[in-house]
Amino acid sequence: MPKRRNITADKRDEFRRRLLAWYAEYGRDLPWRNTDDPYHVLVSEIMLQQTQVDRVIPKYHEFLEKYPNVEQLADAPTDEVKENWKPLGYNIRPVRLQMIAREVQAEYGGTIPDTPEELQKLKGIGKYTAGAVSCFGYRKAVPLVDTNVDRVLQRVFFGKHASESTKDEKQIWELAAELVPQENAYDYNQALMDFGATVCMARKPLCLVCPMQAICAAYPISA
DNA sequence: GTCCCGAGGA
DNA sequence: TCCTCCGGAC
Repeated sequence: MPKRRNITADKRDEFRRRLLAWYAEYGRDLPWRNTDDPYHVLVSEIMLQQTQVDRVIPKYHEFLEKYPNVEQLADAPTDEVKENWKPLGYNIRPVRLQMIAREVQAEYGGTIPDTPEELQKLKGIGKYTAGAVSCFGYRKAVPLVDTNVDRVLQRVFFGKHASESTKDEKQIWELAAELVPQENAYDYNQALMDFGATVCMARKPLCLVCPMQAICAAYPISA
């Protein structure tokens, strides 16, 4: 028997409402990337895999200046692409990113796929990145779960702490799917990650000023 | 589960 | 020093 989660529609609505209200007032809403171009989103999301935003931003602009579109990235020498990736780390990522560009050229006529299912067929794009490109690059109302979203949902809905988080991945994705609004999924997903990064942090969450206090199953973690 | 990989903070 | 960071492949 699956464990009953007992999460009411009311709580989901309240969560969305509070999150978007918080985002409207405090969200960073960084216009640092051009989300009208899925290629730009793809590059940034690959860079963001296990790498902090602040460290990605300068490299992202530099990289796009050298490789402004899928075709030019696909045609570039791989060694040069790897060199231009430094010092971001996880250096298999530039190789895979270029392989993706080449496959998009060869198999998709130069257009990056817009659904998570198609995107995940490309090596280097997992469940999170597929959702991110689909949502942020094509404005699709799809769920996405990264380390921030995972932590926030675990805490608010399951009352767990970060250290016990990595399990129940399937449950979290299901919950994330239930929560995504059809209307402004872009803002919602952006808000959710930003909230996890700036309020509901892994180590010392700002429970004292958190807008989720009244509905969070883990409150208070810290005071 | 393990490895990849580097900067910054506690 | 250890932990974390808008993960993914094996």
